[in-house]
Amino acid sequence: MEDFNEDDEVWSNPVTDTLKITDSEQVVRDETKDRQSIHRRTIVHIDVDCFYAQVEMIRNPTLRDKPLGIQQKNIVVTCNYVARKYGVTKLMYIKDAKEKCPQLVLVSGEDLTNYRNMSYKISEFLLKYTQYVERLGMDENYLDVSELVECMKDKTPLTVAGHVFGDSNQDSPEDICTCGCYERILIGSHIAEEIRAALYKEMGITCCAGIAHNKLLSKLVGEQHKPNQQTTLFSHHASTFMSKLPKARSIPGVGSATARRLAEFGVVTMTDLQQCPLEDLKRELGGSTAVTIKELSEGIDENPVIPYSKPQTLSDEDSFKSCCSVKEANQKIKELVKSLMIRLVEDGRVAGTVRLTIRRLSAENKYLNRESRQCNIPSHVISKLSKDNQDQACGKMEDLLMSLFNKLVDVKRPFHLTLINVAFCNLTERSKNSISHFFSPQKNKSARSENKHSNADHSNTNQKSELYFGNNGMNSSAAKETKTKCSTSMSLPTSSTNHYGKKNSTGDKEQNFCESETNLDQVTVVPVEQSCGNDNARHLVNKRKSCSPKSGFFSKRIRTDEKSSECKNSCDLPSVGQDSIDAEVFGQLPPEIQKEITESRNMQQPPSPVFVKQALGSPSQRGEVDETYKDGVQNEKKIENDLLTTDLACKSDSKNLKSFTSVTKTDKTPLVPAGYDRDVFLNLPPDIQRELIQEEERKAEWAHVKHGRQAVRNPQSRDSTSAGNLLKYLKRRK
DNA sequence: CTGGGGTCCT
DNA sequence: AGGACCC
Repeated sequence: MEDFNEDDEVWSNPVTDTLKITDSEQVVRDETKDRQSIHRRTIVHIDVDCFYAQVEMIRNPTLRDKPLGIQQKNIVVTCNYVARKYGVTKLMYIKDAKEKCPQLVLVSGEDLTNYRNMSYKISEFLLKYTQYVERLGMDENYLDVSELVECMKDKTPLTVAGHVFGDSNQDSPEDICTCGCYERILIGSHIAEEIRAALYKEMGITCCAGIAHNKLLSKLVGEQHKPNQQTTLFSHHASTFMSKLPKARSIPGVGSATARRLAEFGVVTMTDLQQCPLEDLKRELGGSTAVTIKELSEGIDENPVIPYSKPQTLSDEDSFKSCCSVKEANQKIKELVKSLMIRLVEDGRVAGTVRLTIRRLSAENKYLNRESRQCNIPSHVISKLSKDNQDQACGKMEDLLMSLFNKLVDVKRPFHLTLINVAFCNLTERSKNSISHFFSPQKNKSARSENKHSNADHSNTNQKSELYFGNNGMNSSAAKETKTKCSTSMSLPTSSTNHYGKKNSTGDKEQNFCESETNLDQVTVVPVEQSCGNDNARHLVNKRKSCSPKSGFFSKRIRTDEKSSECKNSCDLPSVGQDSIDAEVFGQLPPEIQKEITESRNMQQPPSPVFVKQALGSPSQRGEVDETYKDGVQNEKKIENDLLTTDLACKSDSKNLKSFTSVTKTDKTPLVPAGYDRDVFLNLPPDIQRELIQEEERKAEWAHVKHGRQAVRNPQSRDSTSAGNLLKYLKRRK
C-alpha cells in the first residue's frame, strides 16, 4: 500500500506526472498525493506578544497596568498594550511617545541579557513538542508539528481552536481540500492552543500563534489577531488570504530594497506581484528571487523548519552620539569585549575570529554605512581564554581589536563614529580542537567544515542527526524522541464527520467519543518502532536531498520528502477528561450554532476554549486561566518563583559539574569522558583533563537542552502541571 | 534624534 | 567585506 518510496521518485513522480495528463478528480484522492502535497505539513508560528515588555513586566509586575515602553537610546523599541492604547508604537522616538502618553514608564532595554535568556527558555520549552523548532529573532519560533498531528489524526476535533481566517460559512464542501490538510490544520489549531496555554502557565508568557501548512502562511496569518490569540488558515483560503494583504512588502523576505525595485516597475500591491509575469520579475530581480517571491505571493512556501542550534556569532554593540578619539574608542571596545567574553565563556565554545564594525557619522546614508575588519584569533589568546587568565585574554583581545580599528580608521585624521560592534564568530566546540590537537592532528583541518556541515545538514535529516549525535557518543535522542512521540492522543472526541458534513479521512472509524477516563499517567506509551514495525519507523527518516543553509524565505527550494510515520495502532490510546459540553450533543447541533458556541468561547482572552478546558487534567487546573490572566499580579510571585527555581536548578547543574571535575582531580581513579582512550587521557596534564571533561559536560548540557529536557525544572512541575496534555503522552527518555 | 541583535548570500 | 533580509 505504501508503494511510493524513495526509489520511485528517482525515476518518476507518479503524482505530478499523472496530474499533468489526467483530470484531477481521481488523482486528488490518490493516497500518494497526500504525501506529496504542498499541504502535507502543519506549521505553527509562535510570536511572543511585545516580548521585551513582557519580560520587564514579569520582572516587575507593578508595571503590568501602566503604560510601559522599552527604551534603547532615543527610541521606544517596543511597548506593552496599555501604552499602545495611547498610540505608542514600536520604534517610536521617545519624544513622540511621551507626547502621546506623558505617563509612559520607560525601562532601558539596551542590555539584552534578560531577553536573551527568556528567549532561549521559550524555545527550549517549545522543543518539548517537536524537535523542529526554528527561531526567528528573539520572539518568534516556527514549529513543524506534522508528526504530532499525524499521531492524533484519529482524534480529529470537531472545530477549530481560536480564530480562523475567512468565512467558513461561505465554504461549500467542494472548496475544502481533500488531501487531508483540513483535518491536520484543525488538529494543529488545538496543538497551538495547548502550547500557548502551557507557555502561559509555565512561564507566564502570552503569545500569538498562526497555524497553516507552511511557514509563510503561519507567520502571516498569526498577525491577524493580536495579542494573545491565534488564527488558523485552511489551505483553501490561502490565495484569498494572500490577495488581501496590502503590499508586496508584506511578504517576509521582501525587504525595503526589493520593495523599492518592485515599485520602480509598478509592482506595489500583493495582487500586482501575483499578476506580474514571471519573466518581467526575472528580468528586474534576477531569476531565483523572482521565482521565490512570486511563489510566496501565491502563498507557496516549501521552506522547511530548520532546528535551531547555538548561534553562529556572538556580538555586542553600542551606538552613541559621537566618538572622535582613539581613547574613547578604546574604552568602548574594552567594555564590549568584557561583556562578550562572559558570554563566550558561558557558551563554552572558542571563537576563531573576531570582527570589529564601525559606523561613521555621515550626512547621507545614515545607517547603511557600516564598515568592518576581521582577523583570526591567535591560538595563544585562545588558550589564555580557556584557562583562568581571562583578564589577560581580554587584554589580548583588545589589542587585536585596536589593530583592526587602525585598519578601519585613519587615526591621524579627524573621525566621528556613531557605533562600534564587536563580534566573535567562527565558533567551534572546544573538544573538537582539543581532540584533534591531542589525539588526531590530521583531522584538525576538517573540524571546522565538519562542524559547519552538520550545523546546516543534521537539522534537515534525522538520519544525519542520528549519525552526528551518535558519533559524538552524545545523544541521538533527537531522532528517537520523534519516534516515540507518536503515542499521542488528543482528548477531544472524534467524529466521522466534521461540521461541514464531510467525511473525515479516518471516516471508517465510527467511534465518535472517547469516554474512557483512564488516568493520564497510567497510559502506556508504545514506541513507534514497536507499534509500527521497522518498515514504518523507516519512514521517520527524512530524505531531504539537499539543504540550503539559509532558513529564510529566500532560501532555495528544498525538496523535502518527509514521510510521516504511520502509527495508527499506537494512537488508539484511551482518552481522557470530560468536557462541560456534551460532545455528542454538540456534534448534532446545526453548524451555525456550533460556530456560535465555539466563537463565544474563543472570545475568552486566554487560550481556553473547549479544548484546553477539557484537556487540562484536574478541576483546579482549568477554569482559572481567565482569572489568572486578569490579575496577573497575583500569579506573578509564583512565576517568579518558578523562574528562580529554574535558575537555581541551572546553577546546581554547574555545581555538579564542578564537583565532578574536582573528583577527577583528587581521585586515584579519575573519570574518563566517553570516547577517550583511558590511558592516553590519564597521561594528559591535569588541566587538559579538566578542560576535556568540562567540554563534555558543556556538550551534554547543550544536548540536554536541545532535546527538550531542560537542564532544569522541578520534575514535578513538569509532570503534573499544565505542561501539556500533549506532553503527557510523550515518552520521555529516562 | 534611527535598537541591538541575528541570518544567509554575493 | 558588504549587502540583503529578519526580529
